[in-house]
Amino acid sequence: MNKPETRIQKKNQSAILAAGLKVFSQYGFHGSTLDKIADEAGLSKPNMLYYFSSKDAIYKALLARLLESWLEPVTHIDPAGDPVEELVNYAKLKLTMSQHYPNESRLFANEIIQGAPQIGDVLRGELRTVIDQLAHVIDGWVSAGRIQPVDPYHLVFSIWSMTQHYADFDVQVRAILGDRDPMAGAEMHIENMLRRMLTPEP
Amino acid sequence: MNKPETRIQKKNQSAILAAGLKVFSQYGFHGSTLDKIADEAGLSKPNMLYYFSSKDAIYKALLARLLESWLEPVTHIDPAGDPVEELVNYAKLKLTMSQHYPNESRLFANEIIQGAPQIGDVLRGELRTVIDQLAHVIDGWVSAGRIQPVDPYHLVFSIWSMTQHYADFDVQVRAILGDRDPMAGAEMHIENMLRRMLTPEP
DNA sequence: TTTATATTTGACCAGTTGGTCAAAGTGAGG
DNA sequence: CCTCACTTTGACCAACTGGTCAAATATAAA
Repeated sequence: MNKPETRIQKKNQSAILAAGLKVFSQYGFHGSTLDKIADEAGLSKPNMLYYFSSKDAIYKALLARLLESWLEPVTHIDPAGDPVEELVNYAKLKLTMSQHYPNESRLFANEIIQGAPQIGDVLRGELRTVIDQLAHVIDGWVSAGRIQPVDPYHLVFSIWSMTQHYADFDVQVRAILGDRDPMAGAEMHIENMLRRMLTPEP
Repeated sequence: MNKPETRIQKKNQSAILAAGLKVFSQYGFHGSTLDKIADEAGLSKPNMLYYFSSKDAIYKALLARLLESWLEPVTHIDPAGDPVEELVNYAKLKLTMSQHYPNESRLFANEIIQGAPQIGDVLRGELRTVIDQLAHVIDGWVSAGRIQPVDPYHLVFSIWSMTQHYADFDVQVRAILGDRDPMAGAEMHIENMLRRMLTPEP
């Protein structure tokens, strides 16, 4: 089925995806041009189109790769683990991703803000399924009195929003914090927030 | 200095701004076209350019108007009031703004994600000043033991992110919640989160 | 070396976009 | 009714954009 990829194919495809990520995440889909991406990838435009048939194809390939790494960590939350630690760890992982892969986060944010024209169906399908399952786990923890009462869906939203904020709104964060490092305080704050929110009262 | 505006000028300028807001917030600056905006405003393209000299001018006018309504509520936080209530009320106000003016929120988000090319200086100037003052007030509350210890800057970030999330990521929120109304649960969750975070322990 | 295949490129194109301009139309005060 | 400033428009343009294509070049296997 899959034709064997040559060395050159591998190199160029990953160069194009890296360039596409950089450009798309900064300028959005419409603001990005094939010339800019090709230049960033170190290829001529026709040569780039030899590997990806269109601008859309590059964008879709990026989103597909992104969605995988987006959904995967959620499934690692262990229903049998300590609830507060599981959720705090998930939040910390998301924050680390915002720190190390801010362009991925911005690419995703751009897509969602503009109405998710490409991945709307995935959101309403896979994503919803995964989050429904997680919500069920969290509800179980609440029922067992292992965390304070909480709406599981909005809890997830608040974890996503607080962590992704540091990637998507990086410019604003840095404008306000000046020289101070955002991530140091961010991790402590978010952990604090979740612990005080969730830890059952004695 | 200011020439008196005619009835027609008022009507057309506000029509253009309304149309620009709608289009820019959905497609981003680059993805928006003058034709689309003019069409939405019910004017011909040259006629629209008679009132705003360029695409950039419309965008800048929108951002200027937006920044005002963005900064103003922060200054309403009363250092003499009850700390928890003041902060909870601010968060509720931001959430209400996300609910009633989602396009403004998305316009702002688009601008920030793309590196704030137009309003970077305002962020590092006015915004930072205002937030520095707020941070000072919050620090005072912490010192007085009226709220639990908290990093004031990251507290503000978390309020912004959690509330704006419901406007900027509306599509994702609705994809997950399905028919359920987002805002009902959102307000209660955010209020809960802040109260548990801030209310001093007895 | 030969050969078949994979890769790269310059020239090109049609559609779109932001913006211009001269000319025509409109409205309110005299 | 007249006038003069304000408003509106159709025709137009240069720059840019996504994408094509035939020809040239590099590569790997035989």
